[in-house]
Amino acid sequence: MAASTLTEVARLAGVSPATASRVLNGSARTPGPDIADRVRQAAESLGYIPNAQAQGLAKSSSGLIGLVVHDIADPYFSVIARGVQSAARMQNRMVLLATTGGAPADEKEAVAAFAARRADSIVIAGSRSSLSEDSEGNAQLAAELDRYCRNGGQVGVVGHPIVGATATEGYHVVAVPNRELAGELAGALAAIHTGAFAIIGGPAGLFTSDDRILGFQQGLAKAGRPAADILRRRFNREGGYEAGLELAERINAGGPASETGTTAPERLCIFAANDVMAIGAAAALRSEGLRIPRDVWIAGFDDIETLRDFRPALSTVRLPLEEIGRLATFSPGETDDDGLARAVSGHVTLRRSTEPAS
Amino acid sequence: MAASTLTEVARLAGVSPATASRVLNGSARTPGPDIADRVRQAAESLGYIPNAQAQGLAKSSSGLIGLVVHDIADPYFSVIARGVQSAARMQNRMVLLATTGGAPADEKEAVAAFAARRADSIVIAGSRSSLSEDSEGNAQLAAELDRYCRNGGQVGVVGHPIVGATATEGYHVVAVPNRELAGELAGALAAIHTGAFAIIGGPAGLFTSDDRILGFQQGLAKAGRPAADILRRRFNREGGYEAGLELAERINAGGPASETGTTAPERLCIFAANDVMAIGAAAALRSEGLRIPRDVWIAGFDDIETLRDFRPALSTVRLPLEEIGRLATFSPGETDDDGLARAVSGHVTLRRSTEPAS
DNA sequence: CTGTTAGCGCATTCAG
DNA sequence: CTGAATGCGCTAACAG
Repeated sequence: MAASTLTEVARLAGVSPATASRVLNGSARTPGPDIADRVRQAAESLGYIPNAQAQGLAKSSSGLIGLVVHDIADPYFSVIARGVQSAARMQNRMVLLATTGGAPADEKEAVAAFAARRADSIVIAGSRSSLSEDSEGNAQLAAELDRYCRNGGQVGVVGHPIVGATATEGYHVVAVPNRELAGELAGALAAIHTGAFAIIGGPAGLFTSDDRILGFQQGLAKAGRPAADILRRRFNREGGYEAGLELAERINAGGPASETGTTAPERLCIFAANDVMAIGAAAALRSEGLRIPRDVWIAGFDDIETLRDFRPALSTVRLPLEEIGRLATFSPGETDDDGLARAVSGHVTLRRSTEPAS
Repeated sequence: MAASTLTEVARLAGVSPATASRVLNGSARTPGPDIADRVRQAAESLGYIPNAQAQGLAKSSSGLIGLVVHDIADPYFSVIARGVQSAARMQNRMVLLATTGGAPADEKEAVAAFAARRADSIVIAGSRSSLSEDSEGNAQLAAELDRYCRNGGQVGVVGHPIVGATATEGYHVVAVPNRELAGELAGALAAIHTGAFAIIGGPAGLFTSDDRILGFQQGLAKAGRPAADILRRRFNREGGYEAGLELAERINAGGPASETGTTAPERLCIFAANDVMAIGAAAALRSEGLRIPRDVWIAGFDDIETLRDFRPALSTVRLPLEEIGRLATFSPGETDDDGLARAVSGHVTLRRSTEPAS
């Protein structure tokens, strides 16, 4: 008892399949008003649902948008996904989801799967890495994307270009000024903090993390401050927690370094390369008896909305994540140059976690 | 320059399309090892990617799983989505995402779209409502699902059956014992709290919310306590915030009700029907100068992982959300009776936000 | 074991 | 304005 087909509808309405097709789907203009009604009624009574696969085959276009994320349950990605979803809805298309955990090899798989399904555009939200162990995967990913674009696909990458991607047509990057914003944040903090800084980030080679770390260091340098120590852990809550434990130990041992000699230990200001790590670090610091902002400061990046009620409120950089998702969603016909390349900006947001008072 | 086809591969390898199909896709056994290699090389050199639409058309099955949620950025849904995604991966299929905001009419649309794409199973994660304004939408949704199941589709519904769904074959419900667990939570709280209770929940008619509220009241009754006041707002952070403001006002005005006469106001214990509302309420309470747990207690439901580092740690009921997502993902062949109907359980988790000490 | 034939359901040329 | 034919790319019965 399979779903009914266009042909059945046509037969019931006493017309040809072609005519039925014309009235039921967006052809130039619906044929004879009398006939049209008969067809529509037939469709209704049979509970006809067009077979999108067949339509896609015939038109070679699927109405699908592929979305690649590391982890859909990570609030960073889930908010971007909401943006993509909303863009998809406006274009009435549907989104296909793939999660990869960040491995380029898996991302290549995902892109291939999207290509197989003839998705007419792909959004890649996960940040790329330049680790040597990933270079082969990156190359394959780039090749796959290249081919996809050459076959007419649209690709929107969030944040950082794919390493080695050469496609021009249909390949777009939504630039996120991670470095600049991290620099601004560093400047803002340096203006109200006299002590040392430390940085918590993801593994070396993760672009998003590296950009933010670099930007922060540059901001520090511009403010005449020495470079901060960097702790690299996994780019998630657990990584933040581990780094937090380590820093707590250092602090409790009496200051960030012994270089300060016998001076009273200064309060440390920690910059975590994303909010989720910051929250993890904060949990670790507290578990070691340190209080924020009294004993230690901490700032994050992203301004994840789910975390806004966190206490003390987290200083961070607000990023328009949902907008980013929307902007990365290109529709088939688009030619990038609707103005300049699509870029977004963010906003340094200082809150309680880095507050001078007490 | 469209992607190359099976026919082209076959021609390049000097074989028939059928043979090429056999070696490249999972037929019984790959033909002659010599031939097989030639085909594989041809495919490789052409960068052949099978057209899933065509495959689907021919096999009438798509390898697609449809997932319906209210909002993919809500942590409750995004964790369920992760579970669905992981199940999909194991069965190597892909997930199609639809967000509906909870409107039954939109959910019906989503199901129809999935049916059009010939998704071989659908997971509906959003909670259903019995509001009269939704009854027509519910009926349509039920009808749509019915038809989908009759055509061989598998449906997994999280939490509460679809109102009016009659399909038996292929229609499954992953039961979540909301009422029982809320009752347990009430009991656990009643054992350590002597004051009044209040409940914050979603709009009347939202099953998940209603079940939890009812369960909590029953638990209270069983413990010999009077029924709690109920505040109904939107089932999200904002709704929680509004309710929190209202309760703060009552508390600051001197006790939950004037019935207590001139007795010193007792500390109120608030139960929010989900964690996200609880967090919103907590923010509101604090903004009105109340401290948790000193001045007021609060408990939630779900144990959202992103919120675990919230302070004070939130008492709640842990639900295995990712597992729920996995369990709701039925593959085409399945017959529900792999043991009993799939059910999950949760775990009352008391934390700092309802701690007696001080 | 391989090649040939015939659809899967639909959109879209072409005639009428 | 409508109907008849053709093909989208692939798989699955058949034949050879």
